[in-house]
Amino acid sequence: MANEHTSSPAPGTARIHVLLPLPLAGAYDYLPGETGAVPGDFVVVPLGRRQAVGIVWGVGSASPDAPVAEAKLKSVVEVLDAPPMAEAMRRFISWVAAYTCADPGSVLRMAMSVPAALQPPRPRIGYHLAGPPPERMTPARGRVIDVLAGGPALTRREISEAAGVGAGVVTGLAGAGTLAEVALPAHAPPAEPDWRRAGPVLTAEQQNVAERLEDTVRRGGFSVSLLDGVTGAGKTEVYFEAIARALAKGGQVLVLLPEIALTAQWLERFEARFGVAPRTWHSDLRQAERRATWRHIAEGRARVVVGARSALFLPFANLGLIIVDEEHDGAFKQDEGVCYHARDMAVARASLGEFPAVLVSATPSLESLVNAERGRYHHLRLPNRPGAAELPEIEAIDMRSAGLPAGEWISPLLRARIAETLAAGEQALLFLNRRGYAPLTLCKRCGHRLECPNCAAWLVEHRFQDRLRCHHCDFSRGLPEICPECEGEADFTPCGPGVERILEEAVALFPEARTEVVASDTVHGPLAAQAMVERIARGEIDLVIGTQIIAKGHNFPLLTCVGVIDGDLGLAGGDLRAAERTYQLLSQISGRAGRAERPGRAWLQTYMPEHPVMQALVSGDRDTFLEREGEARLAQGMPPYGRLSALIVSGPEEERVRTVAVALARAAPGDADLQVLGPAPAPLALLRGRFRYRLLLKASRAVRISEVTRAWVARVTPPPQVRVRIDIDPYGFL
DNA sequence: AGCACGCCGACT
DNA sequence: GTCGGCGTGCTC
Repeated sequence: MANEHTSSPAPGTARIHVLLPLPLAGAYDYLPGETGAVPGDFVVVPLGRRQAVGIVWGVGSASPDAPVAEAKLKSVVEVLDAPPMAEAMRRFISWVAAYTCADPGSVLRMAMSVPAALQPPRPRIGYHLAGPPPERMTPARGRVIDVLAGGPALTRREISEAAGVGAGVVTGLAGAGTLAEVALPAHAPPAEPDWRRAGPVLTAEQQNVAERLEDTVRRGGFSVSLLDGVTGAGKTEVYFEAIARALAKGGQVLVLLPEIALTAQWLERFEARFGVAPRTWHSDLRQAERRATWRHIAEGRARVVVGARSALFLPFANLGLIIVDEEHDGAFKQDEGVCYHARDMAVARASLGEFPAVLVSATPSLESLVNAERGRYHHLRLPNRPGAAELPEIEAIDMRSAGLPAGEWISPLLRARIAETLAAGEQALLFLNRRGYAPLTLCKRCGHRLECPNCAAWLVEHRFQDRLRCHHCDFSRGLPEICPECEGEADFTPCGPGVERILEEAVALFPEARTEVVASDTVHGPLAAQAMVERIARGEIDLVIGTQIIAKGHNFPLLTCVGVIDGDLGLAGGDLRAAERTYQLLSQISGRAGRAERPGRAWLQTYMPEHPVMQALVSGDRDTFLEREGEARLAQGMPPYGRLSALIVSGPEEERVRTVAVALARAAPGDADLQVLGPAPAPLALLRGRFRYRLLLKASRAVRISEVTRAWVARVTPPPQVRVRIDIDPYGFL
């Protein structure tokens, strides 16, 4: 082991500090030894009795005021053969850690999520035909031989996929001498998007906005633009011009999307514009792909990356532009582990890297609009759809007078509109943001509600799978034979609708229509999602019943009627952004209607048609609605005019958790411009077997909320098993 | 995150 | 008498 001599350092070598992807308070000091390691290098260092990979974070001690004793220092084992992490990226990681009150190592871990990418690449092994057919011939073996006949050598996976056989068949044929192994060349570097290709013809309005975006890229330096344009205004094509400009300058581009799963149409548009597909980054990537992409990004060879929020922590060598599409979307907020909002962190990343960021939405967040109003962001508007396409007309259906019997959810009015749509050979979409058959199942004898044993949540019946599932942990069970409460024989009744139940009702109403549910649990993976989107676009489905997964960025030319089953769903509960989010979601889902030449209509079933959200949707007067929403926030000192941080105290014993929460409340900072709310049981008072209490700190914008919150939490030492999590700028109520 | 150390229950 | 459960603490 290299350990022997590296742990006895040569005297006089200046120390460096290395950040490890571990939840430690800071970087550790090491001696560079003979390695010549410099800041940014990926290095292997001894740590206890093992070794770990980290990044040289700087020269000198990590804590110059109280440096760790010279005698404790160990030496760097080796510098890995990987591109060093760019300085802007290192500064970003430190900044995110400070802002989110997370350990820097935990943030670094997000940037080092692919350890295999730092190892030398494994040789790729291919197989080609090299001998006579095997003595024992089988149909599977025959298909493998057909696949390879006359073609180039392929990997085992490629062969097994193409031939529809298991990998073992390939190995077997190699053992029989029919196939032989050959070394394949390493993956070719990704093809470069061609920014010189002519873009689509833009309208004057689009052209004007595109030029302003291109200008910010051409000038360089930090700036934020808010691209605020109605659904179908061509925002994507416009920001593609900014991407082209950034590519021309030689930089890399990151496009963040809230859900990567259903973006096949986005990828097609990109390919149509730039000739090749961009690199994608999301949770469904295969290990080898993940590794290659990470490496190409670090080497600066992947020029455009489109990904979910985690892509923000990829180690770009030379990032020159970030686009955050659907910037208002709540999916950009991560509230587990390191809590961060990818949109806000993207702006910070652009600032540290001194390049432009572009935030894109048809329904921008109040945060971004206020920043635009204050002149911090360029506000670029696309208020019109080009050509003949009209924005859908939205009408409210007053459910108080719909007279629906219990157990039915589609009003006669909506039913008639769907019938007309289907009769005209067009498509309809019924939207309900609730998976499963029914959100609540109760015992008819005793009224007992079937609940998750680990969470304070009802079990949701999923009739397609014949199971009850918890939507907050991975618990699931079959329908019980006897009631767990009264022990009477099973007599359960579903309460309330989910998409599966709406499907049942729709099939009864429109038996001729081809009807399908599109939800995250009925569409498995990006490929299935793409196939589903294509089937809808081709008109192979007449009536789509979907959750919010269907709301994002798709163009369904035949879809002319959108029905919202329960427009009020998101408004329940005391969430700060309930109205804003409901507006955004319903506006987005309504925008699915009528994107081609056919005019679209959206129908909102609601029990409160007078609610400002419904009024705003029906009148199309977004600005007045947001103005009022802003006034209310201002009056309460809430974001974006004030600042929030949340503490979530959790542990397996409720009493201990409560005690810590109370202690935190007592230790709360007492400044005049701060206000502590709580503690109160969190909205999900029990999650995955842990009891949860919540405290909220409200402060004026001038307060350095991260520092104040960190100091506050440090005043209380929780007993074992109790954890205090900090969420700066909390969003939902988790 | 690992990987030790350490202090209490069921086995050879 | 030991093997092993995972609680607690440390890693430059």
